Amino acid sequence: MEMEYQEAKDKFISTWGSLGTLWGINKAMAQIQSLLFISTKPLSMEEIMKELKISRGNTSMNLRQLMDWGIVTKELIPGERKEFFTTEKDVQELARHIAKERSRREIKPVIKILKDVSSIKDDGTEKTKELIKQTKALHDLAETADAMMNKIVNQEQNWITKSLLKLIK
Amino acid sequence: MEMEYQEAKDKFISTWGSLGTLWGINKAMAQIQSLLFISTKPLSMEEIMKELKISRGNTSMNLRQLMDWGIVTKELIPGERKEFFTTEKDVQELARHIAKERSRREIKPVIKILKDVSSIKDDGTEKTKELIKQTKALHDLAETADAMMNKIVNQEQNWITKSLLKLIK
DNA sequence: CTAAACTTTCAGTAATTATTGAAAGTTTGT
DNA sequence: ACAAACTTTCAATAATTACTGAAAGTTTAG
Repeated sequence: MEMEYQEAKDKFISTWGSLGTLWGINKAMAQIQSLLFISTKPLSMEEIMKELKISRGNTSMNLRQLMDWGIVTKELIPGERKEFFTTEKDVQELARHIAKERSRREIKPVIKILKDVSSIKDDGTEKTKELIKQTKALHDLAETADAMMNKIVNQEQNWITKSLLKLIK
Repeated sequence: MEMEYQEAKDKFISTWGSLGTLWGINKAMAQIQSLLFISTKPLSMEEIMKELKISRGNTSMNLRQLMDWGIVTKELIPGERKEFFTTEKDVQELARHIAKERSRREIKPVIKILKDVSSIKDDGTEKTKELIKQTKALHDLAETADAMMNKIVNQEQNWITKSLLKLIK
């Protein structure tokens, strides 16, 4: 398949946008990030609005969320009154931020609840035993998965990823 | 904190249910799965509906989806006319199914598109070069992450998980 | 074959989530 | 201090997604 620049760009933005759900963010947020990710220079709110055909308010709110996630930053360009925005351009670094935030916002709280639930008093009934057993298993799995993800993604270089891959291939 | 069985059960089901989005399924689906996961016996549609206070139609549709995902199965109980349902009880096995399905349904198609986009003809312009470079980086990252996830989760025992954890600690 | 017991489908509706746009707020230059 | 240039907020609205329930479909027993 051969695509023109514009077609490829649109495809990338819409695909990455719809994938947003996979890493827990909404469409507009993901699309703004995509746009910045392939831009050769920082973009202003005006440019983002126009490019993605979304409102000023929407752009403002989603940019803020992206900054909260730590993957977009304000860039002040000397002589310009407007604010400009860039995203983390290094995929490894991007993955690190996303994994860290998801862990903090979603996974850790669930692990906490699993721990609480699996720690209820065993009253000897079969159903209580089952609840404890199953939530404990889930707790251990979630904790292991979370720890692995963070460790893997936190290496400065990706040497460990490469060596791990070899190990398990 | 000390909870009663019923409180702990409700908390588990609602927490796990709201976490559904994290692994790409909806609330009712996740709640049905949770209920089965801590049940000591197969449950009928009637029992699921009553327990979760959801309609017959909703229950039917979500059970089907869970079966499509391969994590819930029909259990025919001799002498009973009704159908009964159980979920995979082993967390390792559960994680395997979920990872496999997510990879197949969501990650693989995105990798394919990233590949297409990063393979457009380089017309020499800066913006085209940037699009190619960044989507290629994303493609490689996605492919590596997908491969790792599948490898890790596909081990019959979790010996490898344990040894990997040691390695990267 | 018929009826009872059960499951599935799907059009309508409800609930949730995202988006707009205009008013309010802020910052900067003169 | 004022006004221009810009950003943020948020109530109203739109779009999306999930849920209901009754009708249609299926299976089983007699």
